[in-house]
Amino acid sequence: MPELPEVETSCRGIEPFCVGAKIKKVEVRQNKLRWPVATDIDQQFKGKMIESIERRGKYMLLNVGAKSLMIHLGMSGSLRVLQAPVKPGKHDHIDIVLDNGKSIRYNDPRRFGSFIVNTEKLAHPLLAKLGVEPLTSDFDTDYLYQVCKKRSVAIKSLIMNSQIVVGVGNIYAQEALFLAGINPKRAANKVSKPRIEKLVDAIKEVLSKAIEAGGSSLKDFTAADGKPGYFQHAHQVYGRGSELCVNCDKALKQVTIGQRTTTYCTNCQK
DNA sequence: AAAGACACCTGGGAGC
DNA sequence: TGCTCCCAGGTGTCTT
Repeated sequence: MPELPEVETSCRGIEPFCVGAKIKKVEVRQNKLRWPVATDIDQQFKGKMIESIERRGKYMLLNVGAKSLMIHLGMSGSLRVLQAPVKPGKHDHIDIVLDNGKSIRYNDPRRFGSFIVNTEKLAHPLLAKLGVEPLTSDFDTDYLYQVCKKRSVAIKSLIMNSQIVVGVGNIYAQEALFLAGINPKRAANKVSKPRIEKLVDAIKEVLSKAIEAGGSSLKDFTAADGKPGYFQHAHQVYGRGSELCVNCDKALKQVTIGQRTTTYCTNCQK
């Protein structure tokens, strides 16, 4: 499940192979993604050089002149680098064929991802409303505390709100709250400033550690078989609903917050 | 304005 | 074995 670390890892994984290369064609086998892929996407990008790759939230931007190819991996999407043509498998929906003989292949079983022709770069409507990047200095205690003061939603929902801070999905939200010792159901405006500081630190720590670990799997982007080996995090709470807390040995509790399964420790998280 | 519900889609596991 | 049911996940959009 791609969250910010996986998207960042994907950017770094494909970058050495495609920046500076020209796009020979964009081959679309399945255009029904989150939004239909533009029918003229090939014409729009054919013959253009990929100048750079950047990430904004969980969106990847392959910059090509005045526009960019904006990719979102949704919940099940992945990119890999093909060193030479390989017969597409079941959910290999799109290939970006490059003039250096390599291809970037997009696979997405659940088709919640997107391939969008973006002519506005960072001003694109899907990007314009996004909140701060969690790994920059813009995301600090004062920023988050000011936002939380005005909100009564569960703190977990708040940190997963991409209009406030991008890139924190269901997995890392749970891990960060566990690390910070905060009950995910607690109203945002009932979390003290010192504890917000802990949470900011925890989010940065959880995300950067995952990116660091993801770096070690970059070689997988060109593995002959399979997809990028996304960081298999040793999760402390996520997906451990029926297990015991790694800190205190008490049973973890599983609840639903904002229609998302959430696991936490009632003893360690207040 | 904020919060909550819902939609999109498929594979995998549970239960019958 | 094979069917049905339910769930996971991100996020834009609609409803309250």
